[in-house]
Amino acid sequence: MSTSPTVPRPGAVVSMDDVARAAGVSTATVSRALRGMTSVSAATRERIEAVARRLGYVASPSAASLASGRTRTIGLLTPWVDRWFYAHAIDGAERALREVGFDALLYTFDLSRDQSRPRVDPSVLRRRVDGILVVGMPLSKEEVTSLEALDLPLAFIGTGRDDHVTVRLDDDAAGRCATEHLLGLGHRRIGHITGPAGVDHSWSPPVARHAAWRVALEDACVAAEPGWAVDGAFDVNGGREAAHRLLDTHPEITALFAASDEMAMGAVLAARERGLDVPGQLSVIGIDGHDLGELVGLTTVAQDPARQGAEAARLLLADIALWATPGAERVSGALQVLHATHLVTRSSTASPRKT
Amino acid sequence: MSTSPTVPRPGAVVSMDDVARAAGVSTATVSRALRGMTSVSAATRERIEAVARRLGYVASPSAASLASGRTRTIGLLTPWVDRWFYAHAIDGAERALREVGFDALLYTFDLSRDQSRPRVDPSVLRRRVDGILVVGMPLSKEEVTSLEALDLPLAFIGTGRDDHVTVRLDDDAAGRCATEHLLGLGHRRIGHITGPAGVDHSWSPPVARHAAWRVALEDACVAAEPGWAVDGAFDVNGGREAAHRLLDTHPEITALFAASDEMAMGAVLAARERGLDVPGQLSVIGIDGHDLGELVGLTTVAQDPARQGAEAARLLLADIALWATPGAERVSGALQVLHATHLVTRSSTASPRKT
DNA sequence: CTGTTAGCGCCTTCAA
DNA sequence: TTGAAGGCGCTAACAG
Repeated sequence: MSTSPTVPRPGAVVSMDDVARAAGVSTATVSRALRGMTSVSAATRERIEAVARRLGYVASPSAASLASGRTRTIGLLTPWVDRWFYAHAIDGAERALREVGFDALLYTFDLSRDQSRPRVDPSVLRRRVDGILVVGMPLSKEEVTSLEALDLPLAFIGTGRDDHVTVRLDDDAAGRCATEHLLGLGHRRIGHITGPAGVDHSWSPPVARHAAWRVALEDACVAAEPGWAVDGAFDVNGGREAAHRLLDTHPEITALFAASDEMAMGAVLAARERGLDVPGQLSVIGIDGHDLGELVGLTTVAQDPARQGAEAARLLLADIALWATPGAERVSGALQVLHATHLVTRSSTASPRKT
Repeated sequence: MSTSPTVPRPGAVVSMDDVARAAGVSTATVSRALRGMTSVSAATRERIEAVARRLGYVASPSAASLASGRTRTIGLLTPWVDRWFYAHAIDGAERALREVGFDALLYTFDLSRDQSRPRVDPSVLRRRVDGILVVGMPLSKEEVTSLEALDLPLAFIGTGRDDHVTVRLDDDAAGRCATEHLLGLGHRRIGHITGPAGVDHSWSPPVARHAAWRVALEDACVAAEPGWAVDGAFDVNGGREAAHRLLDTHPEITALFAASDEMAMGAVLAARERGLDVPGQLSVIGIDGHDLGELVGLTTVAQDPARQGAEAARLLLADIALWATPGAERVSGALQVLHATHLVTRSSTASPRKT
C-alpha cells in the first residue's frame, strides 16, 4: 500500500483541467466551487471538492495571481528579524496572515547602509504582494513616498506617521508610566537613555518616550538637566556605554529610565561594573517586557509585540478588502491603534537610599 | 517637477510589451536582455535596459513563474521566529537569499498541536517555492516524507537526518566541550539539562548533546547517575524548574551543563532562588552564545545561527541549480555541514569549592 | 542575434 | 447554475 494510493501518478502535477474532467464539469465551475463562490449548486460543489481532494489538487498561485491580479501575499518589511521586538511582531503577523490563507514574504534590509540614499527599493514588491506591513522601521520621508507610490495598502507596526494605518504602543503613556514610577518611589534626579531618533523625527518611539520623560519630570516640578538624556543605540552595549557616560558626568543621578529593556539591561551591567548596587544606589526601569528581563530583575513597562503584529496584519487585510471593493472608500483618516502597556515591577527599582 | 517625470502614467503598470514597443524589439528579446542571457547584442541590451529603467518596468513574478515553472522563492519552515536560534537563522537565510534575488516565504506552524497528526501540511508549498529550508524543526518521519513528496530541493538548519542537506553545529563536539570545561575545572558531579527530543530521536540536537555529556563523563571515569539529567523544555522557565528538580533530588551536583543558554540562564535563576552562589557553589554552562548571556555572566559554547542560515540557503540554491540542470545528478550523498563552536568563558563557571 | 508562435494554469466576463 | 472563450504577462521552442 503506497503512501498516497488515491493520486493517479505520484509526482505528476494535477491541474484544474484534471479536476474538471474527473468531475465532469468545466474549469470555470471548478474554479468557482473551490473558491467558495455561491453560484454553485451544493451537489456540484461537493462532488468537485471530493474529486479535488482525491486527486490532491492544489491551485497554482502563479496562475491565480496572474489571472486575478491578487497574490494573497503580504510583504513584511523590516530591518531585522533577530531582535526581540521585531521577531515577536513578525511572528504575530505571520500567524495572523496564515490563519486566513495569506503568505508572508520577508524583506529585510540593512539599516546601517549609507544614510544618503534610500535603503528600501520597494519596486521589487510590485505585483508581488497585495499589501505591505512595515515592522518598526524608521523610514525617511522619501522611502515612505516610494512605498506609497506602489499604490498598495500599507500598515505600520511600532512606528509610523499618523496618515497611515499604525499599530504601536502608547509611547507617551509608557514613558510617563516609567518616569512616574521612579518619581513615585521618591527619585528626582532621573536620567534617560534614549535611542536613535531615526530619519523622520515626527513619528519615532524614542522621541516620544524621551518627550514623555521630560514632561513627567516637569509635571513633578523637576528641571531635567540637558546632560541627563543620552543615546543608547537600542541595544545592550549601547545602553551600557550610555549609562557609563551618564554616570561619569552626572553622578547625582539616582535612577535611570531606558527607552528599551535591552538598554536597561545594559545599564544594569554598567552599574555592576561601577560597583553600584541596583536598586540600592541606582534604580533602572525599561520598556518592553523582554523575556529575559527577569535575569536582572528588571522593572519594566511591558508591551506585546506579537499582538501588535497580529492586529496590524488584520487591519491591513481589512484595508485590502476595502481596496478590492469598487465603491468603498475609507471615510475617516488612517487608523491609529495604541496598545496599552502595563508596569511589571521587579527588583531593579526602589526608593532612593537616604544620603 | 514631479517625483518621477520619466514614467508616462504614474500608477499604470508597465508591461514587457510596453518596453518592447518603446525599444523597437520583440518581447522575447526584452525577456532575454533583462535576464542577462548572452544571446543579445550589447547595443540592444543597453537600449532595452535604458528603456526599461526609464519606464520603471518591473517584471511580474506571477507571469514569470507561470511561464518558467520557477518561482525564485524559498519556503522557510519553522516552528517559531521569536526564539533566539530561529530568529538569527532566519535572518541569516533571508539575507543570503535576497542577495541573489530570491524571496523568503515564512511558514510557521504550531509545535504545540496534537502530536498524533502531522502539524505540517506541505501541500500549500506546491508550485509556490523552488525549495524548502527547514529551520531547526523536529519533524516526524511522516512529516519529512510528506515534504519529500513535494519533490523539491530541501535543506535543514540545526537539525536534520543525514540523508538530507544539513547545516548544524557539531553537537557532539559542543557537548563534549562544555562537559570537559567543567571536568577540567575539577567538577565530577555534573548535571545535565536537556530538551525535548522531538519526534525522531535519531537527529535531535538535545539527544546528541546529552549523549556527548554522558560520553565525556565516562571518558573521565565518572559514572553519571540516571537522575543527573532532566528535561528543561529549551526555555528559561523550563531550565529553572529543571534545575530545581535536579538540585532537590541530587544536592551533590556541583555543576550544570544545559543544552541551551536559555535553560542555563534559568538554572542560574534557580540557583539564586536557592541561595546558591554561582559559580561558588554551582557552576553553570550553556550552549548558544546568546546575546544576553552576559547578563548573568554565562559561560557558554557559542555558535552562529545566522551563518548557519546563510550557508544552508546557499547550499539549497546550489541544489536548486543542480535540479535545473538536466544531466546533473548529485554524486555523493547529502551534504552534512558541521559548524564549529567555541568556548566563551565568563563568570558562571569555576572550580568547585573545597568542602 | 532576433522574431514568431504557443502555451503556462487560472479567473472572469458573457451567454446560455 | 453552468459553459465557452479570451486573456493575465511572461518564457521557451523553433525558425530565420
